[in-house]
Amino acid sequence: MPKIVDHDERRTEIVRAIVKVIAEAGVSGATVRTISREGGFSSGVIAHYFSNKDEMIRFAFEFVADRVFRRIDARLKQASGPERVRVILEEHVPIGKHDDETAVALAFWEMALHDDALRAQFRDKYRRWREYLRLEMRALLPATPPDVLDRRVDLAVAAADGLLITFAMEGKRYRQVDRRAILDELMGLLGLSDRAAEAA
Amino acid sequence: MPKIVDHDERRTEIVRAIVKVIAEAGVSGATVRTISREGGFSSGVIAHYFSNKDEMIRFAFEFVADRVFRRIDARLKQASGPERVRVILEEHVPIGKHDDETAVALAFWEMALHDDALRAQFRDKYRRWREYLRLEMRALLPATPPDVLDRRVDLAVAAADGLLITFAMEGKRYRQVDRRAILDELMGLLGLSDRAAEAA
DNA sequence: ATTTTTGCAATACAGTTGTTTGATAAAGGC
DNA sequence: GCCTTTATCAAACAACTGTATTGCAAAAAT
Repeated sequence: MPKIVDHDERRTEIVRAIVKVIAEAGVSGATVRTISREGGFSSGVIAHYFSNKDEMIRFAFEFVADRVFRRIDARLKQASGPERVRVILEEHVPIGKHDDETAVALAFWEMALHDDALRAQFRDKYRRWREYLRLEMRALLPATPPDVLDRRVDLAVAAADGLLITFAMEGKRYRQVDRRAILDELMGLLGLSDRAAEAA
Repeated sequence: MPKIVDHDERRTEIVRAIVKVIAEAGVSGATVRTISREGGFSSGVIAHYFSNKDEMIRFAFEFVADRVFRRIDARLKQASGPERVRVILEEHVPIGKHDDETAVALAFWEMALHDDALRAQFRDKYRRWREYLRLEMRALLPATPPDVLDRRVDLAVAAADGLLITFAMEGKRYRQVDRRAILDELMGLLGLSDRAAEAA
């Protein structure tokens, strides 16, 4: 398919291969060759659409992170009350769907810790995530002091990240119902359960 | 220093170099050469004390994880009440000390997700961690049903792991007092603060 | 004092890495 | 229909990887 090729489309196609490889073999197994083999194209294609591997990795992380927000935005349109917080958390923590993204998240964290550009990406995404959560939690907890609310937002984010790790490592031990129960417990402790919201 | 050499001692010396390199350059920057240069010895030493790099990495993770428990055990000897839970959480989350271990934790998670032996290590350590927490939390929350307590233990572990990530990525934004305040809030929500314990 | 043993350095080795280059072919524009 | 553009492949490149090998010197053992 030479000439007319949608570059963005092709890039996301490559990203799909990257995600799959990282999910299966980790970041150390994600080489130019394994990725291109997974995608069914030669290694030259990657060189054609990305200036180098770092840019490719950055694009992949950006894409996956944005995809999470796109899912959240879509589901938020028809959600209300505490359910809105649950949507924000559920789309980050793997409960049934998008398991392959957890491997990407772990790789993202490890690499971002040692790469300024990736860390900037991390901060951008997490700032947005916190804004989502603070907005919804403020609506459910109108009487909570701002600083306390901020800490609870931080804890919600931390708990979600931590549960992602737990479920990734001990997937067999935590079935879907268990995962939801833990998320329920979290929301209850944060004062975001239906009953808690009514009481407040 | 040929002949009489304490092998365990020498191995931990190598581990120190590994931790330093991982903390500074990440797992991708931790090669046999960078590690041996950091440690001030030749690459032959590594081959002499470990059968291969995988075993070396495994030993390093094991060592660091055990070091955390050793710190916890030491501090638990002179701690009582909710403070005991705080000790268990504080020695995992970086608050001032042992910052270099956070990079090791992130590397551990990413690698363990794709390596059976490392994942077994992870499960061992986390099982022990959960036992510590469950014991202390049971004492503070005697009336809590077992399944609820289990979920709260899971959430405590998850929150600690997540906060580790938060503080690693946004170290500048979270000062020591902020980190302690968030940990306080967590313990409060879990019903483990001094007041909550008295009320229960 | 001589002989082992062993900790360590240095180097060699084969395989893999990200990247570059040259060739090929397909689809525009004119 | 010709010419330019470009998407793709295949191969080659130098650099780096983990590991194996060789040599040597220092300390026990006898």
